[in-house]
Amino acid sequence: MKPETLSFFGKVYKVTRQIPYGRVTSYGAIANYLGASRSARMVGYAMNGSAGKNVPAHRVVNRKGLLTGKHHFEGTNLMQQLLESEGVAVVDNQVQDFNKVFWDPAKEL
DNA sequence: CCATTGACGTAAA
DNA sequence: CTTTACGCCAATG
Repeated sequence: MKPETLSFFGKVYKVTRQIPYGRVTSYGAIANYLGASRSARMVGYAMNGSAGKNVPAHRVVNRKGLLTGKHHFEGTNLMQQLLESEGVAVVDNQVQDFNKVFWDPAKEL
C-alpha cells in the first residue's frame, strides 16, 4: 500500500476511487471537496495520471455531465460503454439524469 | 529555466 | 443572454 504521493493528485485518486457504483461526479466537485474549487483543471490533469491505476476515471465528467475525457480512453465510446454498463444513461457524450446520478463527495462523503 | 498546454470552472464585461 | 478572461498547478517541450 503506497500513498500516491499524497499530493493533489493523490487526493483526487482517493476520492475518485470512492465514487459509488452507478454514480458520477464532476472535476469541480472533487476540487471543491479538496478545498480547491478553482483547481478543477488539476483534477482533470490528475485523471491523466490515473491511467493504469485503480481509478474509475470514467465516472468523472465535467460540470455539464459531458464526457470531455472520453478521448483519453482507449476506444471512442469506451467511457460511455462503462457508464451505461453501470446504469448511467449517456447520449451524445452527455450523461442523462446527471442530477440523479451525480455524487457530490462534499455532501455524501 | 521559460513558454505552452491541459479530462475545468467561475467571474466579469 | 453570450463571450472573454483568469485561476489552479503540474507536466512537457
